[in-house]
Amino acid sequence: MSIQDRRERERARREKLIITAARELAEAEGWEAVTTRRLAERVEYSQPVLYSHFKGKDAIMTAVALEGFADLAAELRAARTAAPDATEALARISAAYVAFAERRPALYDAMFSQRVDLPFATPEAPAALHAGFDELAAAVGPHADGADPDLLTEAFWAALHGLVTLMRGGRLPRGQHERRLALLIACFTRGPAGSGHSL
Amino acid sequence: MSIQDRRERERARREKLIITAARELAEAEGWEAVTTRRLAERVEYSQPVLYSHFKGKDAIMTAVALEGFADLAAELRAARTAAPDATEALARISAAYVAFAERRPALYDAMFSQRVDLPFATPEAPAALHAGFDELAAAVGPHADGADPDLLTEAFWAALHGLVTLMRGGRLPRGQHERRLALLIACFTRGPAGSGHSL
DNA sequence: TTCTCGTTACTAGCATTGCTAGCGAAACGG
DNA sequence: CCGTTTCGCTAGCAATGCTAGTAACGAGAA
Repeated sequence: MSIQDRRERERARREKLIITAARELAEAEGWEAVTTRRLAERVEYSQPVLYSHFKGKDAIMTAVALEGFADLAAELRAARTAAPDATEALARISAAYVAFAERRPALYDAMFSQRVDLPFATPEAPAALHAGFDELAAAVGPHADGADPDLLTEAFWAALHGLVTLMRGGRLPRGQHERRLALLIACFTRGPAGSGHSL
Repeated sequence: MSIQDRRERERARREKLIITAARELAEAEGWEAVTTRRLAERVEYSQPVLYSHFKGKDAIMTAVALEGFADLAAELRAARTAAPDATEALARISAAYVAFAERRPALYDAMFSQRVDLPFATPEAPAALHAGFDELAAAVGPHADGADPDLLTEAFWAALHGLVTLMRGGRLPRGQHERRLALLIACFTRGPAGSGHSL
């Protein structure tokens, strides 16, 4: 069985190579530059090899997105756990989220702006997805103040996502970003139901 | 000059026809089904005619998006002006925004999820864009409570946008949408700086 | 009326895309 | 050492956005 094992190992290695190459190419020149031919050339295999690993180009992007969710979760965790208190935690995790999206726009696109068939809001969702959500939830939860923490996390996540995508598309002026983000956080840090904390 | 006039009129009419056909085709089958060939067939002209009106496919999508912004502004206005008070106005305009995006996903994509070269956050932005923003601002402003109203409007718009796009992409469970939206509004209706209104 | 000329829309084609069929070689099992 | 099976490649398909070159139409002059 050792031969089969080696083959599977090599195969897995090659699959990883494809995913990495796709991500790097996308981050360097955008997804529209990621064609199956260029990708194949980059991994030094022929085009059809890609299709023995992935069903199609979309599947490759999905795989890249999955890696991205893991990265994002890790960065969010680092930002959150480095904060001294709950208020600072929300501020830092928000900044980390925005920074991730700004620093790796192509990756963020694969994760969020792509019609990708991953189970998201279900228990079957990949672990990296849950990890990312849990990080946000851990930062948002302390400010829930009676409201449903998960629901509030979803709303906050959506707000961050909207901020990032609109800014990236030029729909929001970049200059005011810091103030806008602070304002958004201020809206959430007092909880949705009245007895507010102070700023 | 009347002949030239007629020609220009016919030309404008045809341009409108192209835009409408593109929108309808996109709304019926999605943008990936909108190819220049199918579009040309639909307007009963040959392919190159499209390029005598628009620089390329992207320009056609931009034109569709512009129409969309006008539509959205109108619907937002209707929702806002029908509300009895400021709190209700924000609730209704939010619902209208979400409803628009849900009812016309392809149009919404052209407006927001496309790399389109329109000036957005500048005075040169098309009137329809300003109109839409102004509607939101008129609904959000009364709840600013000391904060910069434009900035708060931008943040709220971003939140709505994030909610809509994440839900559409399956990233947020659809079942909780109403509660999530209400929660988001609750976060904004007390203004970002303390002396909160009641729910 | 007839000729000329500019406009206009079409036919045909290019390069590139994602994807697949079919072959040839290499490697494994006996 | 041979038969079989796996595997990756060459070549090609249909469809894409876009463009070059051409034929036809209509307006104005002779």
